[in-house]
Amino acid sequence: MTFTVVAEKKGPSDKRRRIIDAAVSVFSRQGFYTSTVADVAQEADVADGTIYLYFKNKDDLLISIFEECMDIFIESAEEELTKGKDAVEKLRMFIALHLKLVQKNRELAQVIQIELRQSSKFMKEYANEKFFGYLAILEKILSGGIKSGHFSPSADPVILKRAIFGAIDEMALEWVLMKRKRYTMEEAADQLSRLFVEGLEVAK
Amino acid sequence: MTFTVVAEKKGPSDKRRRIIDAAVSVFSRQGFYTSTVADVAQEADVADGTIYLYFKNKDDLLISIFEECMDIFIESAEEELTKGKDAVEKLRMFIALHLKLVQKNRELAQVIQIELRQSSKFMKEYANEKFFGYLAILEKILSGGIKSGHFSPSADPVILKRAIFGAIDEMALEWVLMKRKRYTMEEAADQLSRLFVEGLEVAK
Amino acid sequence: MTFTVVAEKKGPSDKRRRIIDAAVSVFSRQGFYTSTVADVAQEADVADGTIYLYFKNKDDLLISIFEECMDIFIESAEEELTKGKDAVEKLRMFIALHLKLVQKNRELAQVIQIELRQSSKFMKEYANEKFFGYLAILEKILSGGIKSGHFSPSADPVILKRAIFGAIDEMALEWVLMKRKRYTMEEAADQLSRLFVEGLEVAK
Amino acid sequence: MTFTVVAEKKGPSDKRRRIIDAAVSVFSRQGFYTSTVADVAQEADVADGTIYLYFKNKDDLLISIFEECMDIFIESAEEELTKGKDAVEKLRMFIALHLKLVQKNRELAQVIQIELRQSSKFMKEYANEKFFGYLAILEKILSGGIKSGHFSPSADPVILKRAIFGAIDEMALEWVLMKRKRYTMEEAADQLSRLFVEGLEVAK
DNA sequence: TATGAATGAGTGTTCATTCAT
DNA sequence: AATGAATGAACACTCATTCAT
Repeated sequence: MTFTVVAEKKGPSDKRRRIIDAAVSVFSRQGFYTSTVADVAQEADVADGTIYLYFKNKDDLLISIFEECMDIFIESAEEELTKGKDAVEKLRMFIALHLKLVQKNRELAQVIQIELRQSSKFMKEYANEKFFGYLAILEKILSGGIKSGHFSPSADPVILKRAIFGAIDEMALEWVLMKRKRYTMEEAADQLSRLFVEGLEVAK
Repeated sequence: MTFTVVAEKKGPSDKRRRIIDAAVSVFSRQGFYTSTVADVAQEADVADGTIYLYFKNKDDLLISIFEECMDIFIESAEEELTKGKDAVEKLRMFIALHLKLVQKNRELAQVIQIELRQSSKFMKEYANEKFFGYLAILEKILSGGIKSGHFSPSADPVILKRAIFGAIDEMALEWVLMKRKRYTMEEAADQLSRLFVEGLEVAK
Repeated sequence: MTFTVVAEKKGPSDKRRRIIDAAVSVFSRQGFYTSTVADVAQEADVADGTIYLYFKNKDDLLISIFEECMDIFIESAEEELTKGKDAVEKLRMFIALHLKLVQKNRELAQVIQIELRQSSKFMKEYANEKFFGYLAILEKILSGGIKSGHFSPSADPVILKRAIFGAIDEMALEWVLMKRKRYTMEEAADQLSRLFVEGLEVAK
Repeated sequence: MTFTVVAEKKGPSDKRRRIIDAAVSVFSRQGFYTSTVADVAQEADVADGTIYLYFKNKDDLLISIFEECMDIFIESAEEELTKGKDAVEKLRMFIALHLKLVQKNRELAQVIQIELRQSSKFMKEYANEKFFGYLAILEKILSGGIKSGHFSPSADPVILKRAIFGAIDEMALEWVLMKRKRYTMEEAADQLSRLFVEGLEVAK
C-alpha cells in the first residue's frame, strides 16, 4: 500500500504520481466533494488540464487512488500470508496487516474510508473488481480453514468474509476519525482475532 | 424504525412527513448528491420553498431521516431486549432486529447505508449523538455478558461493540446493494450470531 | 417631517403607523434591499400579510415613507417661510429648516438619503410629484428674489433651484454618513447660505 | 473618463474591457438590480463564468466601472487645471469639465449617478477612496483661492467642497434623467460658476 | 506533453406576495 | 381585518471539463 513504494515507479509518469499524492493530501484535508480539481492541480504544481491527461475525470482520480492502494495490499497480503502455518494464523495476519497499513497511511486511509464512499458511482457500480480481490483472500482463508478442520463447517465463508471485512473496516474507520486514540491498532487486531477465532462465549 | 409509526404523528406536520418520505424515496433512487431539492419537492407534491420551512437545508433533510430512524430503532431495541434471558440471547436478538428492520425498509436502509455517508458533515461532525445511543446498547449487552459470566472477560466491549456494528452494517450494506440475493437476512443474522458467540474455531 | 407629529394621527390606522415606523427603523439599520418584508412585519409586531393590507408592495412602503415626510416638510416650510422678510431671509430659513429636520430625524433621513435611491422605480419614474412640490418652494423664493431686486436677474431659477437642492442634499447625506461629525448642521446651513447669497468672491 | 481612451488598453484584457462596456450599457438600460449577470455576459458575448475571471462578483463589476471612471476624471482634471490662471478660473474649469464629461458619456454617467447608489456596500463603505480624490481637487481649488485672496476667508473648504459637488452632481443627475433637455450643460456650468463665485445677491 | 483561459450547465436558497381560514 | 403557511420564480456563482496554443 504504502505509496512510497509506488512512488519509485517514477520516471515516465512522474506527473501522475504527483497528482495522485496531491489528491490524497487534498481530499483527506478538505473532503472529495469540497475539493476542486484546481485544488489538486495546484497542490501537484501542475496545470488543471494536465490532470485530464492522466485521469478521465475527477471520479477516476478518486478511484485510481483506491485501485493502487488495493493492488499493493493484495500483493503484499498474498506474499505475507504464505508464511502463516494454518488458517487461524493466516486470519490473524490478515487482520493485523490491514490495520497496520491503515495506521501507517492515515491520510490515505481517510480518503478510502470516507471520501471514497462519496462517489455514488464507486459505491454502486465500481466497488467490485479490486475489492473482490481483497474479499477473495479472506474467503480462501476461511474455506481453507474449514477444509483443514480448523474452522467449523457450519461457517459460511461467503457471508462471513463480508462480516469480517466489515468489522475490520469499522475499526479502521473509528481509528481514523478518533482524535484521541482510545486503543491502538494492535489491540484492535488482537481483539478482532480472538473474537473471530474463539468467539465471545466463555465455557464450551 | 418503520416510518409508518411516525406517520401517525400526522395532523399539524403532514407536510413534514410527506417531505421526509419523498426524500427517502428520491435519495434512494437517485443518490443524495444527484438529487435536487426540486426533485424532492415534486415527489412530495410541495413547493420548493416549503421544504425550507421544515428543514434548514438539504443536509438537514438527510440528517433528519437518520435521526428519526435511529430514534425508532433504539426505542424498539430497548423494548425488545428486555425479553432476552441472557447476554447471548440479547446479542442474537439485537443482530436479528437490526437486520430485520433493514429488510423491511430497503429504501430507507439504502439511504442510511449509502447516501448518508455522502454528507462529510455527517461523517465527521455529526455521527455521534444518535449513533452513540445505538452503540451504547451493544456495549451494555457485552459488558452485561462479561459480568454475568457468559462472555470472556478478556473481551473489550469498547472495541468490540464497534467491530460487531461494523460486521452487521456490512451485511446490511451488501444485502442492500445485491441485486440477486445470495442469502437472506435471517441466514446472515444466524451466521453473525454464531461467529460472535462461538467463534470460528472448531474444537476447544 | 418629524414623525412624532404624524404618529398622533393614530386611531383608525394604528397598524399603518406601526408599520411605517418599523420600516424606517429596519431600513435604516439594514438597508432596503437587505431588509425583508418579514423583518418589517416582525419589528411592527404584525403578520407578514398585514403589510399588504396597507401597502401595495415593498416599494410602495418605501415611497410612502418619502411621501409622508415630504408632505410634512412642505407644509411646515410654507408655514414658516411667511415669516421671512425678504428672499434672502427666506432662502436662509429654507436651508436651515431642511438641515434641522435631517438632524432631528437621523434614521428617517438616512432612509430617504440612501435607501430611497435604491428603488430604481423611485429614481426614474416616481421622484416627481412630491419632490416637485419641494423644488417649487425653492423656485418661488428665487424668482421672488429676482423680481424684488434682491437676486441677480441673470440667475436662472429653473436651473439653480436644482443646484441649491443638490448642495443641501449632499450636506445632509454627508452628515448622515459621517460617524464623527466634523461640522454641525448649523455651520453647514450658515456656509451654504453665505455661498448662495454672497458667493465666494471677496471684493467686488 | 471617456472610456474610449481606456479601450485602447486592449490586447491582453480584451475581455475585461468588453465586459465593462457591456455592463455600462446593460446597467444603464435596465438598472443594476434588474440586470442579471447573464445579461451582461450575453451583451459582452462572453460566457457567464468568464465574468468571474475578471471580477469578484456583480458588485465588484459596478464598482470597477466607477473606479475607472474616476481615475480618468481625476487625471484629466489635474492636467487641465494647471492651465487655469487663478482659483476663479480653475473652479469654472472644474465645473465645466465635470458636466462636459457627463454630457459626453450619458450611459456611463447614468450608471454612476443612479445605479451605483443602489449598492449599499458602495454607499456606506466604499465611496471613499476614489471619491475623496475627486473632492480633494475641489478642496485644493477652494483653499488655494482663499490663500490667494480671491475667495473669502470665511468660506470653509471642507464644507463647501461637498456642497459644490452636490450641486454639480444634481445638475448632472437631472440632465441624465430629463428626456427633453431644458438646458444645456454649458448653461448649467455657467449658472453654477456664477452662483458660486458671485453669489445671488445683486448689489453689495 | 503541457497549459490555463474560457466555457456554460447546473442548483441551493431566498423572499415578495397570495389566500384560505 | 388579520394571519402566516405556502408558494415558486428568480439568480448569483461554482467548477469540471475542453481545446487552441
